[in-house]
Amino acid sequence: MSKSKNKELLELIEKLGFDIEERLRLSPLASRIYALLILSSYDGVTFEEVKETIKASKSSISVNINVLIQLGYITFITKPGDRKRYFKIAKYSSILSLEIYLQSIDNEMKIVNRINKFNQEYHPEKYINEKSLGNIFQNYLEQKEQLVKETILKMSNFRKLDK
Amino acid sequence: MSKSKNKELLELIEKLGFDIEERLRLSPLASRIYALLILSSYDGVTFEEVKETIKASKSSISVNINVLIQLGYITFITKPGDRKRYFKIAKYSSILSLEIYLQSIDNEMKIVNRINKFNQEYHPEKYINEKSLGNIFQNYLEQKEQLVKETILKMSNFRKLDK
DNA sequence: AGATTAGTTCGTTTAATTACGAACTAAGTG
DNA sequence: CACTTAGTTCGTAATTAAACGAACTAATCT
Repeated sequence: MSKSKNKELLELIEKLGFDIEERLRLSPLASRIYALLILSSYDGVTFEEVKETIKASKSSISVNINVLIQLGYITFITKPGDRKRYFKIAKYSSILSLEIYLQSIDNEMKIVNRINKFNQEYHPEKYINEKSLGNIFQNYLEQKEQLVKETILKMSNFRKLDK
Repeated sequence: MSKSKNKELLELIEKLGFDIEERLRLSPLASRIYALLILSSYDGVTFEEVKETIKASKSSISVNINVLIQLGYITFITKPGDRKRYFKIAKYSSILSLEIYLQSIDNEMKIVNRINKFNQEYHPEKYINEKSLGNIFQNYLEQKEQLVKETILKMSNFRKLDK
């Protein structure tokens, strides 16, 4: 691996890893591993290569790779006559992330509804004053939900073609 | 405060608090305080009331209220001849949250661009295969950015009228 | 001025995550 | 059948975040 590629790779793993940590609530190590696989080829990356690049202990790598597999973010392939596993991002990983996001939007919509009901009942003055603002926000959530649903659909359709 | 109101309030503080914790990355206590103020009247809530409702120590309440003030999520009013402060959500708190969210979308777009450049250069096969999927995602981010920007604008316009 | 109220500051404790290392298993190799 | 390879398991250590309590300040009240 060229020196400049490696430097760029490590820097991107930090940046992207942190982002994944925040967005998907994975441990720092799991996030870095996931980031590495996003930045790696289709051929997959071996356990040893992950360990070398991320510079963490065998046990931590093992645990975190298995978490990522369990959650469906990554998979691995094996090659005949080769005991190693070659890790790579799961085919549907981007759809998976969006589906999780969709759930969180639905959850937020439910909570916002309960807040509105509560304030309507117990703080009617506030509720009236905030009504328009609340409507704007509710509208925003609905449009966002719609956008995410459409994107999931588009991605699923694309995946079907790709075989 | 009626028994059923209080029960509902406490339950909503838990639910909403957890949501705020995740979305705004505030400490559990700060999130609960913020949740309480979202569910309280315009008149504001005293330090003591916060303490009673949230059931945490004076010092923790103090620290976390000040964090929320610093970040701009809450403010307080004072009443003549009354040393107490009455805490309430800041007028622009919902816009503020959206602005922070907008920044995180912009950040994600930058990272996605760098990932694409990296994979294009070092894993061309993967890049070509993922291109359409990448376009769908990039499109999604752009639309989401647009939606958030519009919502901020709508809210700001509404706020101007309200005086 | 002494006492009370409202809130702050700071050093410590608690609790939870995260990662580690050493010992282990299971499969393949010479 | 001993040996290496690939990865796992489990008890432990390190780090970090979060909350606490006691002592303090600054304003007001009597």
